[in-house]
Amino acid sequence: MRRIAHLDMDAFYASVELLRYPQLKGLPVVIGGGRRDVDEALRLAQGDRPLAKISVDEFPRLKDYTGRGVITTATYAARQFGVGSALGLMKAAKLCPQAILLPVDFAEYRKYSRAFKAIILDIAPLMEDRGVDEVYIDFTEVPGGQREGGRVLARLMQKTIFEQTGLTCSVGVAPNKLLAKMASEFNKPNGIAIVFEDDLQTQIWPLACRKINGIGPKSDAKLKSLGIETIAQLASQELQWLIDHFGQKTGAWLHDAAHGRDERPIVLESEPVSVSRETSFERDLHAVRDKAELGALFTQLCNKVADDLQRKGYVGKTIGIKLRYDDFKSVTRDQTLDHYTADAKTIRQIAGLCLKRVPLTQRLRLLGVRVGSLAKAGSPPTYEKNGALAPVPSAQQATNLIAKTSQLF
DNA sequence: TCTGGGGTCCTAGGACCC
DNA sequence: TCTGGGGTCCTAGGACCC
Repeated sequence: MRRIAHLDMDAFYASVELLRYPQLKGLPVVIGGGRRDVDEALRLAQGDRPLAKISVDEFPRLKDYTGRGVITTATYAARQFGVGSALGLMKAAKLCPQAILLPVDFAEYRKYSRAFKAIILDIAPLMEDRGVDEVYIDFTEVPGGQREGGRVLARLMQKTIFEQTGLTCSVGVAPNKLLAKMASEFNKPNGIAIVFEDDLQTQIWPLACRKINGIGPKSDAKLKSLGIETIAQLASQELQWLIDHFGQKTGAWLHDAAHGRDERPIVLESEPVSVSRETSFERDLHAVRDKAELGALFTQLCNKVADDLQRKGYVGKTIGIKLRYDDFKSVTRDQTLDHYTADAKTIRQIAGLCLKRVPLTQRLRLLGVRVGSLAKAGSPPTYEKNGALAPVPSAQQATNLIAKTSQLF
């Protein structure tokens, strides 16, 4: 019997921060995105003391900051006040002004991410990475993976992860990814939920459609407008009716999902499709009045993307930009080259051309640069029908190759 | 005082080729 | 000369997820 687990770390970033600052345990803490001022305030508060010596009163508080930013994660104590992921910091400050505000530290979270995944791989080899704090695991063939529907193995993973990292997680085990993902939410935090095919009507159907991974705010609103709130109501609709309202593909998927059907395999490895960098400005910028500032930021973004590509060993040939106006409307432009690149200057030049194709009278709040259509750097050069050499492995290798080819003539 | 940053996948129209 | 269908690539936008 196929048994798939979904394992989800509990309040991951916040929990990692609590390991560093145990004095904050039980207090409302929020982690806010990319704010230098918060970073700086915390560094000042710390000085050279051991982290555990900082008194609770010295930490930055939500109420002391104004400006942009959203909450990335909040501790369970903070969630009691109604603050959580994606909420604007200013709105959160109204709900819970005394909450402690910490800056995000991705490097630290990645360390713990690698650690818990290594522990899982040690126990079960078939794992799909779904980001820093989530994985799917195939229990089917793992020794003991079928015992109590997967509960025994899930408990072993929870226990080992907690012993070795101090972090808790929640696990759902079910016949497929769709149901496992829903199940992992049933007993959060530090919970386990086991779902069998026969539990569909009792455990899944009463849930709101929004609980299905893949039904977001838009689809949910559309379903509601059609009078469908629960998964049971969704399941009672005819396939053809769903196709008529949502299209062939989505309609069929909704029908399957409502009946708990999902054949997607566990994906062990995948190649990246694109690499991008973007930034929201501290204040809205104007293309003409703030030209110098904008230009410098633009170049920085291109440099970062080029650096990311080179570090990860990829080249790409579709270069694009994204910008967001002060009214939050976004536009994108991109251009595909006849060769692959990871060169900052090339990216900057093409991205610059993209920028010229977009209206720039309105103020901007965000600028981004993206490189897509990726290939592994150094993969064997292949000739495409237009005769261009692609992928070009690297600037240096390309130069060598051209030199070698010219000698032939 | 609204709304981060990094991704994936899908759709849809047009160009172009066979 | 007209009709046409399929396939792929490019581009823009949007939904969704972590």
